[in-house]
Amino acid sequence: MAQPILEVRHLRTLTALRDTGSLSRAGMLLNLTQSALSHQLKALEDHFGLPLFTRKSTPLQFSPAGLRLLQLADSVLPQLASAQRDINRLAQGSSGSLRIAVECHTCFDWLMPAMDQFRERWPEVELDIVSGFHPDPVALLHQQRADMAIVSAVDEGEAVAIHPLFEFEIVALLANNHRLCAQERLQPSDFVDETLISYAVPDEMLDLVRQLLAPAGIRPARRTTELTIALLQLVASGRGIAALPLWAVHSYLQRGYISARPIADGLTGRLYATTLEGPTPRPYLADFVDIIRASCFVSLPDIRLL
Amino acid sequence: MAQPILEVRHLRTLTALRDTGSLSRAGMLLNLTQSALSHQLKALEDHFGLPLFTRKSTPLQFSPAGLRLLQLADSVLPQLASAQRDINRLAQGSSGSLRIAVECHTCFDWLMPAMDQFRERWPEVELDIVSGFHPDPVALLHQQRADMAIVSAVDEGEAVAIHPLFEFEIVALLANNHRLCAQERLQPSDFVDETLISYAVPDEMLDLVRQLLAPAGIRPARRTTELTIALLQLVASGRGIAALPLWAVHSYLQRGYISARPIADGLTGRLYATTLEGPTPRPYLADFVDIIRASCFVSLPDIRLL
DNA sequence: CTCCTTTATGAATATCGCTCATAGTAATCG
DNA sequence: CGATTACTATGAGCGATATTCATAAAGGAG
Repeated sequence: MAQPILEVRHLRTLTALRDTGSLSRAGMLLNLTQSALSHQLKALEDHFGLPLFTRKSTPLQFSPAGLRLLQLADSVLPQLASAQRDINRLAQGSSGSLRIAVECHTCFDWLMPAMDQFRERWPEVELDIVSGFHPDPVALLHQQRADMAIVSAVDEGEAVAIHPLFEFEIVALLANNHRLCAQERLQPSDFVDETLISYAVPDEMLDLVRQLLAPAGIRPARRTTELTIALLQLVASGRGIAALPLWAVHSYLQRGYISARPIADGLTGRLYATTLEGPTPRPYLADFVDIIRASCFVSLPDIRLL
Repeated sequence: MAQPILEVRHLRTLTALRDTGSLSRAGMLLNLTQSALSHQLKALEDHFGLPLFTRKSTPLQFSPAGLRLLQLADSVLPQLASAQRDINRLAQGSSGSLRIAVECHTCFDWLMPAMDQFRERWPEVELDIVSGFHPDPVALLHQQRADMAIVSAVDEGEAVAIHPLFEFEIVALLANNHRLCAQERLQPSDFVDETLISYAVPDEMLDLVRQLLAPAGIRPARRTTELTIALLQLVASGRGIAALPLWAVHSYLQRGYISARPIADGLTGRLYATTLEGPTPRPYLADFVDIIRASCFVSLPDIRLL
């Protein structure tokens, strides 16, 4: 009643605004432009005749009215989601399974929190990580051994649905006293006489090799390990160079444990979730993609949603 | 999350559907066409892949999924309304007053329940009925002695905002053994030798006189009283004819206390709420109009919303 | 069976939310 | 202090889609 201006979309915008701290970042989270949100909020403020938050200063400050609406959103949005899931359950009577195949080792950092959120929302869905190492996670989809594969590159023509997640910068990691630290950035040729420290995966699954070194015909020595912390220790002790996503090593860099340099004019890694495109598009799969995107965007520094 | 198909509008539709028992009546309540609701619900059902209610049979039956959504609506819509009102209060810091001037005596029947609902929602607004008899309630608006006037006709050119409420049939009321009961319907000429029993208001405020008798130059004897029940007693004891809204005497007719006949080819009364069109359109005024329309539509038989 | 009320459906319309392009505004830095 | 960068505001135009209109179909009541 009393003029039905308020819509679900407004509530979503407000929570995104709180989570991200700015209109433009909130827009990325919602897959909308900054302009859309600006218009949207202006309409609300015009309608109520008072400001919902103050734009100047990051993170922005909510006004009492804004806080009241946030409180509403925090109460309403979960109820809405919960009702939607109940209906979906009624519809396809079912539980189901979400077995996740991962190609990139660092992914566990963000996958765990996302899985926790998912478990809360879809308790009846059997949730698992397909264990062991798999050179081709997408193959697991077709073999019905996984329901979702997280990959960093997708072949055209694979008969799967692709859900882009996010992209990020991959940086070279050096010991603080490494001679290459003198350079502002590293070029492919700098890797010639170095040892490349990485996870135990085939060459072509490393973005650095696939995107830069292989095209340049450079094949540095490789040394592998399974744990991120072990990998960083090798780097710190001068055994070689590693290349990892910036977000994966952000905390180590801040503490000065090792040093980072951009590679070429910026090496960009991307991540995608892939699923079989079945006749019954199980709603919890799409939901999990949303959860990943949202939770990564707020917790991983410097990533850009795709 | 999980496809944001569900909107506030859908929840409103569902509650209206429950309150009215049919798509077409729900449409009237929401100021939408039956077609709109049909499309809207079909979209929902298509999306979820299951029916929300069964159309055959009145009143319609909700499915489990429909009931789940109704439960959601019952939880969410009040929260939404409450938040809106909180914001409005923050905006105009204020309480305010709603003094209602009434021209038509029968209006008290539905005004009281509507006022009760209003009091619950806007506890800080001072709510009153302007007491005493007022030949021109609209004048009270301009004199700042009332905030809303309920009238059955509005002069063009009055500088007030007009909020149409509903329309209804006015019927002639006769003693069960009255000679005119023999007729299927009453014509203006039938009133010539009769006594017209009514509330103590000027001729021109009675729809019967204004719309039919005065144009025909007929001025029957008048007898007045203040209470509806007293008026009906006079009719039942053969002292004359009355003309009242069908909804006002519905229960008496069902019990056979008196008889009713249509007048001419249907005498239609209409009711409007009028307010001053101020620079600050106080939101609780519009809300009260909504409350009136909704509560009357579900509680008064045979009325049509305007 | 017929009348009357209700619902369904497809096409046309109108609304309105979003994007695009661009300007304005702070804060940061050499 | 001008330059740069990041964020927000704004108006025009587009596109999606909710709604209406016109009409058919389907029950229920008498």
